Amino acid sequence: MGRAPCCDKASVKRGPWSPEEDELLRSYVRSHGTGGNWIALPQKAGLNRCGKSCRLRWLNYLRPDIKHGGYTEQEDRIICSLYNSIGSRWSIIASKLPGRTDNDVKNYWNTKLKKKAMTMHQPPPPQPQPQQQHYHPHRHGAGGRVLLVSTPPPPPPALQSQCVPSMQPSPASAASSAVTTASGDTCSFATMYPPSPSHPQSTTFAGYTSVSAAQPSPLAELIYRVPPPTAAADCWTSGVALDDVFLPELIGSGGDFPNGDLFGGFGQLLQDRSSMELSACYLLPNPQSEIWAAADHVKPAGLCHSLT
DNA sequence: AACTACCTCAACCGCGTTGTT
DNA sequence: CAACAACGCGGTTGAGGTAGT
Repeated sequence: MGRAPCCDKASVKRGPWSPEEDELLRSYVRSHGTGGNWIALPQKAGLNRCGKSCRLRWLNYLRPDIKHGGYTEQEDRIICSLYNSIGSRWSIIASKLPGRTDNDVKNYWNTKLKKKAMTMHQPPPPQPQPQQQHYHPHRHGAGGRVLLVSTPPPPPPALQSQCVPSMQPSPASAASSAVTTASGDTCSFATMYPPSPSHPQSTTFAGYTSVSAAQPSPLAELIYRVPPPTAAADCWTSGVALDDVFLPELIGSGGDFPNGDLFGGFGQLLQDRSSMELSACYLLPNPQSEIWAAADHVKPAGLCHSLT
């Protein structure tokens, strides 16, 4: 038994909005505001529409500061950076793009940006990796959770990914990237990336946390296989770091993570996210400002301590 | 010109969260 | 504290537009 509908769908108009309806809604909101009650608004405004529909129309289309289309490369980078880090939190991503709505960003990602990223990433032919085991499932616990413990493969030189070339594998960091919790959970980073040229103060991590499947997700694969830095493929190496667009709000006014709980602020934000497969950390010079975009019930001691 | 396939994006749907009583 | 109402969000759908044949 589902929830009761918010309005009588049989008696309200649905589908595309007419210019007259737009004008009714626009003029009503301009003169009265939304009144904090979208359900009551259509009746007051003389609209035969569901309140949710009015809200959506206003927020996604009629609001005066809305921009449509014409995404800049900078906006692309922000979307990619944030998507890589927090996944499909479109409202959060859109909040970093003035004039953009979550619906617009979501559509843009789904129809254009994702394809752009994927087409620039052609999976390499499978090659034996005798020195490294890239995906090493560990099964533990009663639930049979599978963890992917990864070490970075040598980056395929021919690959390009528009979203991730700023992420450069660092073998030195990968060696110590795995951590194990007291309960046996394992969390490891696939790669650690040096600072981008435009953001020398920031370092980027990307990696995996526990997932419930034996194979990495396509996006994890995309992030995982990263081209080495080359001048030709450097179009995204100036990718916007999260500390520019995101971190201040995440860490809030306090900004300090307690010692030994480096990801407290971000973990709280993401704690309800149960199926995120891909994780990314953006590290600042001050280790206390590290953030960890991950979830899925992994609590490696120290690093991912406060995620769930 | 006609048809088909593909793409875009506005709108809908349902669920989780938050606020109110 | 429970029940309810409304909001907000993310996933999905489908109509309309465009490109290709």
